[in-house]
Amino acid sequence: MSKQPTVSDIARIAHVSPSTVSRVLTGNSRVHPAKSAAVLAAIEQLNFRPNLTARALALGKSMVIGILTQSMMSQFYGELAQGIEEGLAGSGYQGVFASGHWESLDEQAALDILLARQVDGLIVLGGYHPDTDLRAINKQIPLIAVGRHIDGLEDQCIRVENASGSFQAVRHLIDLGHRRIAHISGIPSHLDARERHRGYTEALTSAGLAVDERLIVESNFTEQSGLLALETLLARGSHFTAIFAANDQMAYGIRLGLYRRGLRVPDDISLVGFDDLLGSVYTTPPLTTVRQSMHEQGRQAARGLLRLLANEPPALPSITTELVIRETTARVRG
Amino acid sequence: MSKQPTVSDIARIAHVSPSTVSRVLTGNSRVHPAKSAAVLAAIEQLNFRPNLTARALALGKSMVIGILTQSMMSQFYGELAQGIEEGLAGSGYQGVFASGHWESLDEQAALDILLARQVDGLIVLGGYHPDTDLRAINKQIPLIAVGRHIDGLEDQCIRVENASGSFQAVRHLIDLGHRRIAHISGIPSHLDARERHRGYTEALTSAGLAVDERLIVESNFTEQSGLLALETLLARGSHFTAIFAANDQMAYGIRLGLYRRGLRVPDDISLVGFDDLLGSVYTTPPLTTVRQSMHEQGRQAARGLLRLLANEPPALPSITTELVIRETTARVRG
DNA sequence: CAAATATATGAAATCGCTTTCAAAATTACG
DNA sequence: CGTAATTTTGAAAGCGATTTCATATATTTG
Repeated sequence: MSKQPTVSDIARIAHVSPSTVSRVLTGNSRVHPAKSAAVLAAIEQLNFRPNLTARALALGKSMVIGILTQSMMSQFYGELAQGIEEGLAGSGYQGVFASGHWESLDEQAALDILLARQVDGLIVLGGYHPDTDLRAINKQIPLIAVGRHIDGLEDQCIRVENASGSFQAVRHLIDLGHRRIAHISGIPSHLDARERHRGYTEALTSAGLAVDERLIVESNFTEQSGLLALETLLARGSHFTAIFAANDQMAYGIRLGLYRRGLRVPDDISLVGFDDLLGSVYTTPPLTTVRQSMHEQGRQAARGLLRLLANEPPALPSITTELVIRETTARVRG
Repeated sequence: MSKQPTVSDIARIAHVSPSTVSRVLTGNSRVHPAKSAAVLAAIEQLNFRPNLTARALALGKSMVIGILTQSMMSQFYGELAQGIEEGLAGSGYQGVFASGHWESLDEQAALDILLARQVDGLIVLGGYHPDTDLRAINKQIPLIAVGRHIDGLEDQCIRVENASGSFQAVRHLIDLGHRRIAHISGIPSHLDARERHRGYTEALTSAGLAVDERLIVESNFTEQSGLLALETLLARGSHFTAIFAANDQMAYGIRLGLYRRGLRVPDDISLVGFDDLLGSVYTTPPLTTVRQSMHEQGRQAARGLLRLLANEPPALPSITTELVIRETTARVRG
């Protein structure tokens, strides 16, 4: 349990001043090669590692960027996190996660901790935190939002082409001859959910099909809720041959519900999801879905934040969506 | 972009010294109610948040515990992370993740960053980092390992009853009349993989069944590898009626492979996994598997570390495993 | 009510690193 | 070879908290 060596320790060993040690550490200033070598040797010898906490205090920059997430558990956030990490790699910035668990209080607490730790930037993943607060925070430190919209900061929010994605998905079903297409939608307070819903109705109407409210069930993005929504749908007794779910997780739940009822996919019912989570390749059968790369969103969010930190415009690209046709959709039975 | 207020600022406003402000902040010392109130008012007024970086430096404690993980992406690590977070909740400690991506270099870099940030404790999730290093680190800061073994620090490693879990799984298959049971094993350098393999052979031999090496395929814990392993197995041409996979992810891959071949689960082939990931409830059909709660492991790791930090023995419980019978296993066809 | 004990407060040092500022050593140049 | 222009270096002052130590009140007590 011997104390960690400090700059002074290595300064003493290398017969230089702490200032010089710091100079070789940061490389901000020229220092005589001989002394530099001595310092490096001492660092090696004592296995010295500069205390980043102290450096952060001195510099007024922590070199950490805070990531306010809701859950570490879902695949969805996992892919996002991975993307952020990748986007940050090599920048010298480190990401620190704090979760809000979809609870206002926890979210506030998580945000407080992040701010108290003097993060240099913030990435907000979804959540309910009020726009006003986020705008205020943005005055202090740069901020990027993923999976949510913030009034007045639209160019700092990653935009996903949700509507066009679901339009394509539904269009695909229509092309396969489906006419009675159900939609299990997401939480309506969620912008993504509303946009996907819009894409669904637009695809129908543009094909001259009526939108039947009895084929639409509002749900909450979880597998469990997808299964429940299917039950609701079936209980209504309206006929349908395909289901478009607002995300993959709900599609998984729906898939299970159909299996339970003995309804075959895609023979009896076609199913389309949204997100293209990693697991969707391995469902039985593999899920047709709309890809919106979470990984890419994370990466772009990180890059955008890095630009903001360098006083450049965030220049966030719009995330495109793409229909990935796998095996849960088929031509409607004659 | 106005500067953040500091203790001095609120000291000035409250007409007290910085020392007093600090005292009300930490609550370590009595301070006159009136002044305390004034300080609190000033804090409120300026929306002051103490700088945790500065506090960490002064105290020599960062109140953060580092988590060295391999990937943020897989369900497996997600559940673990969630458990750790839960175990840490309310302790005042915050978890910071750094990923090694299953690459020695990255892992070393991640560890360096964590240590440089002066983490007060460390949780190591799997990985390849040499035991010697970890033992050295343990001299400086307390450490707990999950999903790996460290020679000489066995009571700081979470133990899972792998062998007994796979024994139960295979026993279950035997009870259903299966005699030709294949095993897709994990990376043999992985202790868990070896133990699960052992449980498999023990179950067979204890039932008087021979272990046929041609029914065993070594794989690497990913979905992809599971699918490949199944191909290998089928190519060998040995007959089998059930498969025991060393983890759920491989079971997913195997499930897909069977689907592709037109082999029905569980009618033609029974399938058992290991882990009981969240998603295993929603596979088609729901997967019979051995539960080893990752969430619980994370929680216990965090708790153990907290005890270590309080100079108590870690007292890590052994994680029990439990067979969860769902719908991928059935009596062998007569 | 004076003396003694307890309580509340501020000044100053400290944590480990960076950086400004000015002095010292080196190099350039007429 | 002397002086000016450069490059290196160290001393010292922060960064924003906490804490020790000593002083200034407040409370007891005989």
